[in-house]
Amino acid sequence: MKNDPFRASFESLEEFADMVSEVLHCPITIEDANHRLLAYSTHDDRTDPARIATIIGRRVPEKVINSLWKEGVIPSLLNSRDPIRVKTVDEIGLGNRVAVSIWKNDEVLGFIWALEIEKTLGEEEMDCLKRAADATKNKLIQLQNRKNKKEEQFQEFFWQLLTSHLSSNEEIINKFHALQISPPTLFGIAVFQFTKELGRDDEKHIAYLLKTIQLPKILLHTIDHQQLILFISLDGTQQPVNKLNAFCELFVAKMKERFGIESIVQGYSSVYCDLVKVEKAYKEAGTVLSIKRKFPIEAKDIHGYQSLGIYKYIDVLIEKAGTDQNENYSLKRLQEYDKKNNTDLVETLEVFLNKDSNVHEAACALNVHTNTLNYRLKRISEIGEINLKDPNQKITLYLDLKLEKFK
Amino acid sequence: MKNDPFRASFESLEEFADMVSEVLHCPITIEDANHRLLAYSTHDDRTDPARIATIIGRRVPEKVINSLWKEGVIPSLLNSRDPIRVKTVDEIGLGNRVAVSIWKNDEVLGFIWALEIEKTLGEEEMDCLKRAADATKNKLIQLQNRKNKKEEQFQEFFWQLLTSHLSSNEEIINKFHALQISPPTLFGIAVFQFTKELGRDDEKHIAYLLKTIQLPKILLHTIDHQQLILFISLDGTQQPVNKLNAFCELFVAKMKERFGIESIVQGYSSVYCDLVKVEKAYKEAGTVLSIKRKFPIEAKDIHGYQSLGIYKYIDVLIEKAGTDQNENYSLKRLQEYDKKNNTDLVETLEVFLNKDSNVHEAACALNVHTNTLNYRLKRISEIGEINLKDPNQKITLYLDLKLEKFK
DNA sequence: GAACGTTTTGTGTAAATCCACAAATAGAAT
DNA sequence: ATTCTATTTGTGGATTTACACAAAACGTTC
Repeated sequence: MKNDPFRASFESLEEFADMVSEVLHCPITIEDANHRLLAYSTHDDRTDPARIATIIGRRVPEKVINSLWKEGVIPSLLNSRDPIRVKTVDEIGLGNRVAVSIWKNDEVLGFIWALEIEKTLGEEEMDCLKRAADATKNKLIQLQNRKNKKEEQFQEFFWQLLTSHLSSNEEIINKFHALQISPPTLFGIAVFQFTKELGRDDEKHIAYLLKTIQLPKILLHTIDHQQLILFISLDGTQQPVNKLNAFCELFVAKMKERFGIESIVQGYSSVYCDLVKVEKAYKEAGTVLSIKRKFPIEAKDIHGYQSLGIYKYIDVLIEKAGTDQNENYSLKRLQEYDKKNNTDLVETLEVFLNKDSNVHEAACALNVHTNTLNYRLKRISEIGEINLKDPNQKITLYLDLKLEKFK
Repeated sequence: MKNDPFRASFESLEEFADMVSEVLHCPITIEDANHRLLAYSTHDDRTDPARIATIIGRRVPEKVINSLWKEGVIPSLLNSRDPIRVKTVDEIGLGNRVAVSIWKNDEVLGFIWALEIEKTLGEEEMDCLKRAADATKNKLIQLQNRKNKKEEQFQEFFWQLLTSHLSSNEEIINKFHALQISPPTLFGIAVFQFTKELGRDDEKHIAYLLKTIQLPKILLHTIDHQQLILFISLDGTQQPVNKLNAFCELFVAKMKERFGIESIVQGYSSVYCDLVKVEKAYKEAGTVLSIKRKFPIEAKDIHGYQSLGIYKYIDVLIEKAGTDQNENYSLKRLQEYDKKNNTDLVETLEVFLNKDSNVHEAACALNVHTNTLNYRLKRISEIGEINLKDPNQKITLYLDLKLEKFK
């Protein structure tokens, strides 16, 4: 075995990257397990767009990560200690390169990338890269320790926010600065409910995903039994609520796609500026989850506290309806008619209302001709003595229909 | 003065009617103050459709009464003790005739009608008719006294119903029969709130109107301070609620038109079969009135408990919204935008929702082009992050808009 | 099986909606 | 005054609605 150039100690990861670059005659990039840039070689100025974007953004761009997952590159790196060759993917500006993962026992700490510009690495050089990966291990462990300590501080701070332990806005902002996070001017809290207690592996998966999804920015996150709680900055977003919603759906989709974790129930709060309202926001997300538990079908596609809509009021409505015990006359009449004549007027009405009074859509949903639906609606308004152009009446019917389901 | 044939005493009003008929050589009809048939001559079989209908129905048909009011005939009869000539009104089958009112002091007790078929009454015969009217006075006073006693029994029974003094359905039905009213299988309670304490004159006006409006049937009525309370039978009506509503509006319109009594606030209950529920119905009508007091503009056109719609729930909603103190994010954003840019997005949204999402109507109401409204709606959904096709979101906005008005 | 009422589907038309695009207007910032 | 942006209004065209009327299908009753 020839002399190993990486045995020598080195001051910084940058220095080490340059050294590897010189030995292999190609640009080198070192990332942590979450694809954040740790170091890159500078002596060689040949590069490709993906690498430039990585260096500029201090992280691998999300679309590049997505592509590498789809191509199976990252799964392979997570499974094998040997270098892997990645072929050019033009759409994302990724040139030919070789990658190797950095291991500590059974855990991947990071990756080394070597760009194959103008030359291709031979077997010996691949082996050399593998040894380089081994040599960075200790350095990465140190980094991780430092990060873990910081992570603990984050955790503590987040729980202080969630329990309103910090009462003044100023105090909170100072703490943010102390942790070197710029405090958001607009934020939301999201909670994801898993089907089982979250273990160390899940935590890593989650952390990985949160780090690689680049927008919106997850400033803080923590895990509480079966729940993942996120503190999300929405600064600079045009439509914060929509953004938040899109993120939550994306997160759930990726968890399933990448790690096969299913049945995650999601809920997120209103959007706030006032940092004192973190606890309120946290409770709102909890409310969403609890309503989803009660009304799994109806609230299936509702994730945000904003969009809870009438369900926000449903408990008091149920209570009120219970004490007054007044049935809706129109519904009663329709139900009687349905029973007597074997028709589906009540169901028709409900679908029609669910579809926002759109005859076309409702007819499709019911698998009937639009004229049929129109005929039924005419009958409904006759029998139930309903004016289907009066929003107040329609809303009442909508509410009473929903209420009836949960009696 | 020549000998007065009406001085002689007579057994019954029928006998008297025949006598007058023979003297004047024309058919005679005698009515009470509420246009109920008291007697009619039978010796002369010439007649007209209006008279036939009156005799068949034991009362003057409603449309004939309406016509006589419009023509000013009834007002004149109520003002003057002299006979009045009425010209043919073909549409309602009314031939030429002469009428005179029957007086006791300053009060009209009834009317005598003489049909002018093939002949016209001369001055002397007109005078004769006037004397005939005077001669019926005592007979009518007796009738009235008997009726007053019955009226008192009705009053007592009605209040027993209103206060749930009678607890079993059977007991109530027996009482109905005892008072010679056939118990309704479907009924409602209506309450009319006047602006002042109701005096004897008002009572008479009301009684008159109730007796002359023929459908639906007012089985019982009573007056309580500023309120008129009605027990209305809805038997045999296809659309009881709509019928009830139409009646209430008609009553208020007629009170204004005929007696100049304005600002009546109306409220009516749900429709019930169970006679034990009269008190509940009475309370419902009261609830409508109290909500109209709180929301005079919004609930202006709502009279029925059924159609209260969301206002039925508004108190608990206000309470809930108060304790939670969560503003609607979308509305907040829109309000901010309105303030900043001097626009009317919130108002636009409200009108749009009030008009049941009908672009055309809403645009008219706002006095803008439909395209303008469409543009605004697009902006509204962008700025408020609202999906205007989601009924749940729209309902929430509607509710929150209404709630905001009463904070 | 004939007669009946109710429901469903098809046809046609005037009106309304949705959309994109262009022009005119108004207000604010520079 | 000019530029810029947001708003309002106009035009046109494909789609959808509302409504009326006719024909077909279905279930019930006799």
